[in-house]
Amino acid sequence: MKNERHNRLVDVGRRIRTTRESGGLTLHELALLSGVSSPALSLIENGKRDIRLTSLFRIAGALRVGAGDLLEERSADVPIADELAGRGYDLEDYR
Amino acid sequence: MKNERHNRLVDVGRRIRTTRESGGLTLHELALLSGVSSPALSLIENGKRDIRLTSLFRIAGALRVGAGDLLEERSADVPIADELAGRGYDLEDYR
DNA sequence: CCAGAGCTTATCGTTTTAGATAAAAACTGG
DNA sequence: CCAGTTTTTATCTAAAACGATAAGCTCTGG
Repeated sequence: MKNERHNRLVDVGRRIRTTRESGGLTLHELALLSGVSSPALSLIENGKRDIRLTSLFRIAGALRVGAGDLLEERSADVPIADELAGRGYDLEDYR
Repeated sequence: MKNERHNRLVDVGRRIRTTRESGGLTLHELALLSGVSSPALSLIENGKRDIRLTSLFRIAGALRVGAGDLLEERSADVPIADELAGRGYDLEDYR
C-alpha cells in the first residue's frame, strides 16, 4: 500500500475511532465484537490499512452504524446515545 | 473468501452494475476509468470478490457516485440523468 | 451460421490484508 | 513515581486481492 493518496482511509479511520469512543468501547472490546483484531483495528483507525469490505461491514455492525456512515459524512452523526454509552453491547460472553 | 454470508457483497455488486449500466458503460470502459481490471470488475459485480476500500473508492469515483451509495440503499438512486447516459465520461484518451 | 461485442472464468505472479503474538509506547489514576 | 490499562508497532504465516492475460461463454445482428 503506497502511503500517499489515502486520505480517504484516514478519514474512514477517524470515523471509526470517533464512533467507537462515543460508544465507550476499547480497541480490545471492538475486536471481540467485530472479529477484527485490535492491532488491525489500530492500523485501520490510523488510516494505515486498506481494508476489505467484509471487514468494514463487521466493524460497522459491531458499532451499530451503517457501513456508509463510516465512509463519508452523513446526517446522523450520533449513532449511540450518551445514556447508552458503554451499555447495550453484548460483551457478556467475554467477561 | 468463504462463499457464505456475503450477500452484502452481492448487493454491492448489484449496485455497481446498475450504476454502470445506467451510465451506459461497458466493463471495459469502467475498467479504464477506474483502474480496476474488467475481470476483477466482473467478479465484483457478481459479489465474488471482497474488495479493498481504495478499490471501492476508485469505482465510485469513476461512476461519479459516493462510495456510500454503493454500499447501501440511499435516497438519490439516479446518479446519472438519462440524457447524459453514455456521455460525460472522459474516455477521450482511450479512444 | 457466424462474427463481433460484452461478459465470465481460469491461471499466474505479486502485493497486501489479516489474525496471532509479543513487546514497546502512552496514557491514567493511585 | 508507578501499576494497570490502552494503544501502537513489529514479526510471522496464511489467505485473498489484484492486474494481466487468455480462453470460453452468451447474445445479437447480418
